[in-house]
Amino acid sequence: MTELEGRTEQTRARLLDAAREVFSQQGFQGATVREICRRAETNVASVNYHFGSKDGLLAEALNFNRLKALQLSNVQQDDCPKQRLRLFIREFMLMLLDEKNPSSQCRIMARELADPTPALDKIVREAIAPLHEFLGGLVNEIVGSGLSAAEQRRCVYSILGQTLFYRHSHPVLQRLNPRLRYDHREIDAIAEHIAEFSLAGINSLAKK
Amino acid sequence: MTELEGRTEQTRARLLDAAREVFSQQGFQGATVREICRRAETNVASVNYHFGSKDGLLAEALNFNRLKALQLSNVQQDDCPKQRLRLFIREFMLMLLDEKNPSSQCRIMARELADPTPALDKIVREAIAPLHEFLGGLVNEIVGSGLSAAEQRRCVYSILGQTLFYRHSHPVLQRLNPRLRYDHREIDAIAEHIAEFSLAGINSLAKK
Amino acid sequence: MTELEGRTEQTRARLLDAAREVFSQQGFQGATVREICRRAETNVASVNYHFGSKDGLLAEALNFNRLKALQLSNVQQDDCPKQRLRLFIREFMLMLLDEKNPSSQCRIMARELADPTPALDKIVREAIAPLHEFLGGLVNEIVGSGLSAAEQRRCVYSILGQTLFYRHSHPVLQRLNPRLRYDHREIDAIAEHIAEFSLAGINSLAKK
Amino acid sequence: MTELEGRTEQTRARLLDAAREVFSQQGFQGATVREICRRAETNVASVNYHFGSKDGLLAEALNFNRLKALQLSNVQQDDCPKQRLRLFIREFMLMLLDEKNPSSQCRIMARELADPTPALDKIVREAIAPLHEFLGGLVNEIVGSGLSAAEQRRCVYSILGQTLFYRHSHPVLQRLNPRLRYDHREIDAIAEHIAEFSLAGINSLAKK
DNA sequence: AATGAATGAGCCTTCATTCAT
DNA sequence: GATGAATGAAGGCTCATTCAT
Repeated sequence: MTELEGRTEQTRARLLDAAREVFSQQGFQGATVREICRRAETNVASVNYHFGSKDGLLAEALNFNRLKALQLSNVQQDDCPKQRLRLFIREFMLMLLDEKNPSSQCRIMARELADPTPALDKIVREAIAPLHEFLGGLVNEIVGSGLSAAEQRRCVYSILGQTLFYRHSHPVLQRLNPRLRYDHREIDAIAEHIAEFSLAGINSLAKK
Repeated sequence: MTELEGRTEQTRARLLDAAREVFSQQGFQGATVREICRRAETNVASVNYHFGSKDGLLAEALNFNRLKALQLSNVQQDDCPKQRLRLFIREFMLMLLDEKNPSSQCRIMARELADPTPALDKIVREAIAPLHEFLGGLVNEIVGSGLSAAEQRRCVYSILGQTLFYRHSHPVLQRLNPRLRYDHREIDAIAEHIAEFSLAGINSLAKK
Repeated sequence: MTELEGRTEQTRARLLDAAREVFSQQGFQGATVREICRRAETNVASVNYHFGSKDGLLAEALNFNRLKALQLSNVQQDDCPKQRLRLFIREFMLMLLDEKNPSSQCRIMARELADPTPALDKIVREAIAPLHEFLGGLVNEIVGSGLSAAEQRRCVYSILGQTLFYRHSHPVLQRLNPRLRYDHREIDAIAEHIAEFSLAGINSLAKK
Repeated sequence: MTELEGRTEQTRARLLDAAREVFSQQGFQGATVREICRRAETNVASVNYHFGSKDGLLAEALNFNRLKALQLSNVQQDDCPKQRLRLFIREFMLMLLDEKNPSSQCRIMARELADPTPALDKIVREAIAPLHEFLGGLVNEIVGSGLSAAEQRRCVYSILGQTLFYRHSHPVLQRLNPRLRYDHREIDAIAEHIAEFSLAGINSLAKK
């Protein structure tokens, strides 16, 4: 029993891993069920067997636990909001860029933004909206009530835009600078930059 | 003869227009040759006849004149570099977001970043690399020599990231805020925000 | 043991019931093993386990007891052959049309005629040939020896053709006359018509 | 031009012929696009190219011209209604049974009755309903106003049931009587039988 | 003995491309 | 030079069947 379940679980897991890999590399349209199954070392019918359809596979491949955990642990931190923003940006960049990191949901998410599928509604509802709210709260903590709702929202967009740029534009940046590697040192430096840049931007707007 | 050439030219032009439209809406993979030809009111074989392949059509559909003109006119401006950055960001956002604007190259570009095709090399070489250089120069003018090459580059990324976010994440922002419309007032407000935010960020990093 | 055997028997029986239901509704090709197993509340493998294949299930699902009983009881009747023909047609129409009637073998049979499967040989041998013989005998009883073998056979065909028409053409008749319902009154009227019509036909041919 | 059109027309015609053949043999579900294309000696994509889909092919494969012509010419006949019924039945049986006759629409139709597809509505509307009306009229001419609407309808059913039986039950009859061949003599004999049988039946019911 | 998991052949359809004029 | 017709590779998906327990 447990062994059977174990085998199924393994196949499902291999499919999900392969799917995350292929979806994040090729996008939803570009990915083929056959390629995913090839990488998962299973047959073409297994996607439909386990997930009903390619759409269903995408929906399950998305799993925002790590993103949620990141926000939760950040809220529980004792540090001042500025420091928490720094920490958040660093962790978020690690999720986006660390190539050794198997959780590629954020990369799929990033792909989805450019190519909406039926799964986008779920992504927005379950992951992106809470993320925006979380960052909005953090910005508010930093500036008090010095910003209009629209300005606060735009500050969130500025922060996210900076972070996502490194993922979206990765193919471009690689071509502009072939030696580019996202090791931990580089990621730290990027996160540090974005945090400084953003805190200055937020404060500047709050003073006005 | 000239009439025939004229007809050929017209067909090419109609195909390029249709291709820009469809590519920017559906992405390269999502676009079909049939749909492009339907909109161009020509036969399905004409894409291959005129451009060799779908890839070839994409390569020719990209045309960076407006982007180049924008940079050129900006350089010729008398204003101070900060003011020129403000102007540039505003014009760039208009290119990215204005739906009345028929020049959709930037939108294709934005799509391409997330979905590299053989055309990406050309895009990077002819459009993105010069753009990065232009912005790097502008940042340098603003801060003097107070930034390392890496920091200067990251400032450029921060500016571009903020601007591109509104395009990449449009499907998401629409869902988060269904009433969102990119009219000229909204675009101006966004551009103003990004400029303020970025100048504060740049200055803050330069002082360190 | 007996309990296990009982469970096996129950599963077989549930499968056969479900198979008759689905085969008669969807035809052999249209029916899926999964749907049959779903209705029988068992696993998808059980059809092959118990019956070897989908074909095997069909072969076993066919059960002509009721048809045989009908003929047997008819022969044992005291009535005159004309009356027995009337009775037979009425009972046969009930088998074919009565929707409350769970014995759907005749409906499967009717489907099979248009779509021969490996099971058809069995159907012909065990059910149809005896039925034709039975009706041939009845016709002979009615007309004495006034008909050639070929004519007698064609009379049987005329009778069966009229009865089967209501089943075969049901989808058509429903469209031509949407209010059509095969309740007992309607079935009686149909049977009465076919009997009258056929007796007149038989007699007319016998006189010639 | 004409030659191109000719080639297209030839391919379409070959596809339609093959489709009629396969549909009438295997039914709509059982028929595969691949088999149809194989017989038409064209590629698998051509069905969708020429007819949009398998459904579209079926819709076009059905062509009731011959059936309509049959009714029209019958109406224009000078003979008495009884004689016209005889003629009609004979012509109709030729359509149904003559194996040298390439117009197998009626055979597809017969298949459809047992296995309704989206095309059945069209079939009923364009072919079957007019046929029933035509026969209803003929019955009325024969009996005057001596039959209720329901009885008249049932007489039509009795006639059609007898004729269609030879088609529907062909696989069965072949097994019961392996030497059976539908040559013109046999078809004539069958038609003669059905006509006699039916006229007797109609008259008998009218007298009551 | 019985079952859930897994399979691969085959389905219809779509597509960029090539062919034949 | 330009086009409608035709193509075959590949797409997602369904299905009866077999595997492994």
